[in-house]
Amino acid sequence: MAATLADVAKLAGVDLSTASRVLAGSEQVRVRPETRDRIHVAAKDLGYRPNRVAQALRTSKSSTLGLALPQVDNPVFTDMISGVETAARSRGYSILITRIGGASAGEALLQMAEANRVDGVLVISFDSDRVLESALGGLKIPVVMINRRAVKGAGYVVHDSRGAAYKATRYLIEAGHRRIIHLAGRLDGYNGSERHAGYVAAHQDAGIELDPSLVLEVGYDAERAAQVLADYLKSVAPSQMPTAIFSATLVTAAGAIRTLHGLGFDLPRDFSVIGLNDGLLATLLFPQLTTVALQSVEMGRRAAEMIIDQINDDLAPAHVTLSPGDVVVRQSVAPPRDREIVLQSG
Amino acid sequence: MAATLADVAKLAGVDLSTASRVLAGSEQVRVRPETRDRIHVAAKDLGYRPNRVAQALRTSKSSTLGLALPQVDNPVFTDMISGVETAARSRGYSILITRIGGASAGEALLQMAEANRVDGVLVISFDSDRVLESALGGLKIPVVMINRRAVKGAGYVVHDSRGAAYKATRYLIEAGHRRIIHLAGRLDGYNGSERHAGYVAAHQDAGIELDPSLVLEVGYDAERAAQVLADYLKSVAPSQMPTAIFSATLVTAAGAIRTLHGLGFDLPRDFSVIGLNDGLLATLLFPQLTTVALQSVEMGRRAAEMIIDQINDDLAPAHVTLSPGDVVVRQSVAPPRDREIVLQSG
DNA sequence: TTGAAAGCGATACCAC
DNA sequence: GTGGTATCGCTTTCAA
Repeated sequence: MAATLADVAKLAGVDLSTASRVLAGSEQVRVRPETRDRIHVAAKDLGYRPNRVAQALRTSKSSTLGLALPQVDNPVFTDMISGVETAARSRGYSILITRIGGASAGEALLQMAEANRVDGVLVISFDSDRVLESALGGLKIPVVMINRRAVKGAGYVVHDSRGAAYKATRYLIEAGHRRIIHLAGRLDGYNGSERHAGYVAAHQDAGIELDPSLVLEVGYDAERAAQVLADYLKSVAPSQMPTAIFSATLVTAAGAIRTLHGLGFDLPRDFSVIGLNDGLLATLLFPQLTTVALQSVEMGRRAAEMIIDQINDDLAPAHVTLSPGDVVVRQSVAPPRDREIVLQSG
Repeated sequence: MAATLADVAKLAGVDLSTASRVLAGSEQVRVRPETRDRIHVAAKDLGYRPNRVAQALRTSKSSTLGLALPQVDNPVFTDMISGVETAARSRGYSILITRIGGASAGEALLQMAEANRVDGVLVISFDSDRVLESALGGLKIPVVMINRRAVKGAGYVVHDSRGAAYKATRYLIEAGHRRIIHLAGRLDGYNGSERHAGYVAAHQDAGIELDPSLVLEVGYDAERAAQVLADYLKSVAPSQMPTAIFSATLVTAAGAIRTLHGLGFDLPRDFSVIGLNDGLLATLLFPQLTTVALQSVEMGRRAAEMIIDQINDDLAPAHVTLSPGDVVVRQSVAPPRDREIVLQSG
């Protein structure tokens, strides 16, 4: 049905191989100008489009990137996906997407990677994941991790999570808060542990003693964060009641705000909340969320470019750390209500 | 590097064609059991995986679906994507994703479809889109539209938008509201016009006179909805102040709530809001949003299955309308504040 | 500067 | 039941 290279060659009165050179090759190939023209005209007339499948078979290059991620309904992930999509397309690559849920992660990856369908694999995930690690270890094509440190040899792009967390925490401290809950991700992963470290460092630099019981490991899920926070607040003694929350992610901050409303707190008068990562969601919360912006779209872009460089130019895998943006000031942070406590500690 | 069919055949001591039959074919192919075993063992030993690219070239079937959509950061779209992914995977299909932004929509689609890369194209979009229509018209592979009516001949899966809108509007009316704003999508598209029709029908059935100035066409974007609503509320005469909003989508409802907070309204006491489509976001808003649930994940599933049926079994394109779910009652709807008005009209 | 021909890795038709 | 072989559409080396 569709015109093939042979059709073009025939119409142009040249050999198939000549047509291939002209159409695929750069402007550099030495061909008589009139021949070149005839071929281009023929191609245009027939509406010729190279069969990418045949090209891929012949060259072992599919110009396709695999994108593996655990879920597509997290606003931070969608930012990264946008970045990947943009960069990939501008360099002529397509994206084959696959969800890597728990146990089936390995098989899904192998399906993509071992069957010559993709030239490289980008992996977005929260923190560590053993299943994934072993599956990735066996691949013979480039792998770049997005938002987490890499398994041996793979490239990665991460946020300066510690720096971002430091900024966020310090912002609360400067607003006068002294008892600050940290809704942490997974403390055994890169982001979770680094963000916790930033939270700790900000306290230390301010000379504030840390209360380990203020760190709640809630993962990366709004529901779970909401639940764990609710349990904590119901159990804490009134005299020990914190005045602020630093949430490691956007969705857990959203979950926290929901819980605070549910318990009758008036925000931000009774409780201040700051999150990490900016986005539309932050403006839809009430009060609108003050956050430290992170370069999530850029993260996707950089990862895609890195892997394409590895594929095409055989560059070594790189390790990029993106610096945090500024604090985006909205309405979720206010000075603590009880001024006396503030003055005592400060 | 990777084992090919030829390797397997050699190891098993059979011809390549025999190995192909056994490995690819069903259990039905007539082969001596011991031969079959030898081949399977050899394949396992070598870690053989069929080269999907070669298969695609030979059979003109890539077992890949194209998924084209305007944006990936809308929670409703991500639900649909999830459904598509699940159904596709369970039937052995992969997903090539591409963003169709405005003018480049056509070329992106052709890239995917005309180069034999995908066996069919699923298109998610809000409402009509001329660029898209013409591009789709020329494709020689099946097309299924998700969330909107189809161009000629293509299948589609849509919500019963009118029924859903009717439910939502009636819920507000039953709560006592008489002046209800409708934040509409695009009134020239399927969803926009049908939802508007449901809003109108609910009023008529309740014997309430319609005020056309209450219909605000805001599209599908939170920012725009927030802005248009703000402009409207600032301009409306106090005596004409509506008491409730029926928003055609989840994100525009979220934008509306933000605006209402910004103008100092106390929700839901001063203003009730109901949306269409349920999801995590609805629970993160304050007050938590009352909505009519729509089957968005199911929509993706059905569309994927439909197109796979078209591809494999040559079934005719179907047209599916998904019925709305129930009203998910949360906290964003209350009786109107001014009882006198209610009693006058009711 | 252009043509001929060998594959890439699989499928499927046709013999035996 | 099993083997031989043409073929999918393209790239690329080697000759001419």
